This record gives sequence, C-alpha cells and structure tokens, in this order.
Amino acid sequence: MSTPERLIESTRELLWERGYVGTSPKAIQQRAGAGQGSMYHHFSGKPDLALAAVRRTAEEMRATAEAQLSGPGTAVERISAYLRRERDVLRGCPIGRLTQDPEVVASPSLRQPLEETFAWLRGRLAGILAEDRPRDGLAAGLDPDDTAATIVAVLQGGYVLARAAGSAEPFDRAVNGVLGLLTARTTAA
Amino acid sequence: MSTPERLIESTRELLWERGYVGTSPKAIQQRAGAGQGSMYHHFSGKPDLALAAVRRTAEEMRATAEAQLSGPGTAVERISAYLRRERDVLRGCPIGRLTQDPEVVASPSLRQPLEETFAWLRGRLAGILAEDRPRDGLAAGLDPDDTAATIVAVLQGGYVLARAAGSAEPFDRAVNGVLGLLTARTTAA
DNA sequence: GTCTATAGGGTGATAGAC
DNA sequence: GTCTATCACCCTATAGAC
Repeated sequence: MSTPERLIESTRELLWERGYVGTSPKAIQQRAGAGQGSMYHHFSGKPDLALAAVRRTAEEMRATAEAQLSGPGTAVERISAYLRRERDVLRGCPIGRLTQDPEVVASPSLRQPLEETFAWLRGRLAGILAEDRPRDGLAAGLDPDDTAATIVAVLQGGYVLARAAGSAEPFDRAVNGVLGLLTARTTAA
Repeated sequence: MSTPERLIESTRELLWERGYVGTSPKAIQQRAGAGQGSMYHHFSGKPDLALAAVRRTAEEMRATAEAQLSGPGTAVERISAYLRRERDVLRGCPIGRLTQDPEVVASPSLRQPLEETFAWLRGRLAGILAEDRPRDGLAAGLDPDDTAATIVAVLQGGYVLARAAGSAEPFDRAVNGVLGLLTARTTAA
C-alpha cells in the first residue's frame, strides 16, 4: 500500500474512533508508519487528509447499504435485511459520529459528504417504501419521506443508545421496535 | 453565582458544544471567569469537573422529560407532546452527544449517568405504552420495551441527521414518521 | 480561596537537508 | 519522496506565594 493510501486509511480509523478534534496528525503518522514531512508532502494538512478519508468512508457506506437495499423481497424485507445486517454496534457509525464534531459541521466541505450520504440513504429508503406500497401491507397513510427519515434515525440513535449502555441491546431493541411498527398492521387489525 | 457553580455551568456548556476531548480546563476557566488555581482548588481535575457537569445535565434532562410525559392524554398524545416539544435541534442532545466521546464511554463513572438517563427514559416510555395499551389504538403485538427504544432512538438519530443536514428538517420528518407509525393503525385498516 | 509560575508533553505546521 | 529540526502555542497538572 502506498504512503498516501496508508495515511488515508489511518485517518479513517482514527476519525471513527476519536473524531476530528480527537485525531492528531502525529497519531495519523504513527499509525500509517509515515514521517511528518511525508504527510505534509501528500496532503496540505489535517483538514485535507480528513476530507479524503471522510469521502472514502461515505462512498463505502453507501455501497454497503446499496448491497442490502437492492436485494430481493418486499419493502419491509429489504429494509429488515439492511437494519439487521451484521454491525459492530459499539463502534458506532463512522459517518454519524462526525456529526457531533463542531469543527466538522462548521466546515462546509467536511459536512457535505455527511449530508449527501444521509440524503441518499433517506431517498433510497423512501423510494423502496413508495414503490412497494401498493402490494405490501404498509398503511396507505404513511409518508414515505417521513418514514424513511425515521428508519435512518433509528439506526443512528440505536448506536447512541448502545454506546451509552455499553451494550448492543438497545440497538437491537430499537430495530425490532421499528420493524414491529412497520409490520404490525399486517398481523394485527 | 459561586465560583464552583460557574465552573460547573461553563463545563456543561462546553461539553455540549465541544465534547469532553474538545473541552480544555483553560477554556472552562475563561468562560467561568476563574483562575487556574481556583479550579484545581474546588475540583481534582477535568474528569471530576466533567462528572459534576454531566450529572447535573442528566438530572435536568430527566426532569424536563418527566414534565412532558406526566401530562394528560393518551399514550400517543403524551409521547407526541414529548417528541414535539420545542428543541434546539441543531445543538443536539447534551447527553447523547457524549456517547461519541471515546474517553467518556471508557470511563465507568462518566458513562454511568448516560446509561441511567437513557435506561430511565426507555423505561418511562415503555410504561406509558404498556399501561395505555388497552384503551388506545396501539396494536396488541407491539413490544413496549422495543417500541420505547425505537422512540428514544428516533430522537437521538434525529439530532444526528439534523446536524449532518445543517437543518432541523430531518429531525422533524423522523418524529413525524414515528408518530405516523404509532397512529397509522387507528386511521388505516 | 485565588493568584502566578512552572512543568513535561502534545498540537498543527514549516524549513531545509538528504 | 522522506527525513529531522524547529516553531509557537496549547494541554493538564502541580507548587507555592499571597
């Protein structure tokens, strides 16, 4: 792996673990096995390197989500497959995490990949909910855009609750809960 | 306001804005208008001061939530009042925010107030859902604990989406979405 | 109870040799 | 392209005067 690649990968890991404020150039260099001068040769500084790292993480997250969401099945089945896929819950979401960093949200270029990722995900879920509605058990009164936002929020909030509890249990409960709400009307009534 | 009080209040503000890693004793002292020695006289250090600040924020958050949740109305009405109360959405949740801080979750004493706050909130919501179920329109198949976790996750995730978007819109959509899911069965079917 | 002085280490970044 | 040296500043904390 080339030096720039190793620097980007190290930055991705550290941003996930410690956030932007908690990640120092020195820590990046040490993890990448690169010297100070090497880092400043390939990148103009910490913001530049972070931008490359965040863009790659956002790309990867979108590709992973698309894999589950483009699978077979009804709307609820595909959403269930996405929500229940294996996740390292206590590590949290590498994109959602950055949302709490004041320097990230204050920087338009750093915030942009976060905004685009969640906008895409919400739109993708809303499309699935809308297209599958006629032949599925979903209630006719549900707004696809609102419901999609709820599903993404459950994921992101599930990570928060899990980290507070030091356990994946609240995440799993939140996912079960929203899937129960999405399917209850077909089994109840 | 006494010096210890001012130090605690300053720490609360800074923890909300910048998190634990992003908050320095120096910044706390400056905001509180207190000197270095003054801070170390009243508190043993940054962790001690942070603990006092986090405990107070957790207490306050619980009291605020209880005010909405103990109001009149059906389960859905009380939960709706809680979810839709006025919030400074882009500031995020002062407790949920700390969940992303590696040094907070690594410290049992600092994590404890977070864990207790969300455990209480989930339990409170589960109780409301369970007790009100017979005479309300909620589906019999819904698990109160799972549904409660979903509601809290929607709040916490709503903050995440709002900060990523730089707008309260996704938060409001997520709240509308979960309330739609909770009430759809009474209007549909 | 508050102050200043000081410590040892880290921060983000630049300069210039190799 | 990578290295080491150096910069000015900030970090958390302690010491001891007042």
